[in-house]
Amino acid sequence: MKIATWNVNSLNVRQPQVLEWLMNQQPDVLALQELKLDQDKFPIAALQMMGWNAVWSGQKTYNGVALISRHELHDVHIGLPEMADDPQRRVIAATVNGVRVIDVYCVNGESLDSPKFDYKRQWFAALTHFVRDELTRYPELVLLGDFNIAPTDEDVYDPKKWHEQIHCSSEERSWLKNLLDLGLHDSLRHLHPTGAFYTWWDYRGAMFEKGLGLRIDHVLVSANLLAKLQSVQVDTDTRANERPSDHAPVVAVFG
Amino acid sequence: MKIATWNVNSLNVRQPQVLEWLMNQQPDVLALQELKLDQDKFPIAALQMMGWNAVWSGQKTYNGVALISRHELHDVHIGLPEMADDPQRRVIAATVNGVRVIDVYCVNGESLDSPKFDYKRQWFAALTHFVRDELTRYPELVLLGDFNIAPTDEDVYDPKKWHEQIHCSSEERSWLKNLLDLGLHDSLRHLHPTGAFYTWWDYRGAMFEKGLGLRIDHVLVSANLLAKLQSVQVDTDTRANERPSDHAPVVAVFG
DNA sequence: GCATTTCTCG
DNA sequence: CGAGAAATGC
Repeated sequence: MKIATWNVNSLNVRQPQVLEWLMNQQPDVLALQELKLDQDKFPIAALQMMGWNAVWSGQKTYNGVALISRHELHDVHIGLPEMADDPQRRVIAATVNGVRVIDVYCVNGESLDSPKFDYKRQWFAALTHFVRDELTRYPELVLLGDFNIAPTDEDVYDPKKWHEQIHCSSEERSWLKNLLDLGLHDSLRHLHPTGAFYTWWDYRGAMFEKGLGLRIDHVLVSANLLAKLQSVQVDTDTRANERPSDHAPVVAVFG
Repeated sequence: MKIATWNVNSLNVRQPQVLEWLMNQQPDVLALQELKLDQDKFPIAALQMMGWNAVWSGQKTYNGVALISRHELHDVHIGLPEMADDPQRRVIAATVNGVRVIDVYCVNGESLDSPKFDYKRQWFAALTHFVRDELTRYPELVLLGDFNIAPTDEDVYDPKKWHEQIHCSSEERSWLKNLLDLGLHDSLRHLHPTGAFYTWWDYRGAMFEKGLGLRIDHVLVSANLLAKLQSVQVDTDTRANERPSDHAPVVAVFG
């Protein structure tokens, strides 16, 4: 089973790249973030024509998440129960081949002193409670997406510059640890305990060309699935596309 | 001698089309309007690389005019003497092979009751005085560009709809007549006394596809040049380009 | 830097 | 409708 996550930063712009990527990669599940399109603008026809199923939660301009699969998507759940009246579309979950897949576009937070950081704090608490609940029902579970948190300084191109900055603060890292403490594992670090595996590079300043990024997109898996984990890769090839997303896909394969 | 005028509605966007058009048409002079780029943003390097000379008066966002030629451009004059402190770049004149070429992007005016219509009135008076003065020195003179005036109802796709509207009012037509009364002649009507020869079609409502336009771009010539006039054409082929200007070039050939 | 919206202009 | 500016978000 191949499961991938990709923050596409506008599915309108990246649609051809996503279709081509699906053709080439043939994942069992692709989780997308930052669709930036309204619910009724999702290109479901083009996907179905190519034999893909999809569920999505769209929003105009901002956010938006989707799960795309060759298989059936069961028990679809949208949003966080504790943030029922939050208009931001950041969470979609579904069961594929018995595996619970939770796709998240976590709050960015802007900076530690921003009101958006408080929202990020609340949002991660609500996510943790939701995932804890899901784990009681689904032993095989994947929580994946854009977390907007770099777990350790090894996931940051310049840890001094980013010290206690957004994405890298100890408080944010504690939120990520809370998720792992539910019984989840960072699949990439399980197979690659050291080394740089960035998934995001700022468009500004040709950061990708310079190899300067952050690892903020993750595939977290329950112990049950960890046992079957075969490989995890960051597909930096997508950055060679003409109008690339600022994020690269992370692809995990399970036996 | 082949002399043409083309309102390009952003030279940034239309630059490749203009270069291709120059290659194919090989005019002696091409007069451009609505460059919509700042003085230091004019693509002089690309033009020189292809063997063209140019003089221009650029302005950010609005207006902007240029003269492009294979030949030398002498005695360049920018602006209207009576509107010396007008920041709008609408007039550039130069002498090519002994012919005085005055390129104008005349004021639109918006509507008869707009303050911009008063500006149009003043501006045409200042233009008339300038051209009168130029004619005293240059017997062979071409005044060409986007006049934003349709000379007669035959130059309008729906004269009833446009009756006494902007571009078509009797007052504006009197301003155009004032210019002709200086000793200029409407080259297109000289060779084609009747018939529709539109040069502009509103982007809105697929007006070009419906054949509904106005003739507001003109090539006016002194008697001396009229004697040598061989042909005048509107090059509607440019409208088949991918991102066309809303104006088509008008091309006049002199023997 | 890239994507998006809203605004102004023609 | 198509162009540019300015503002916002990441």
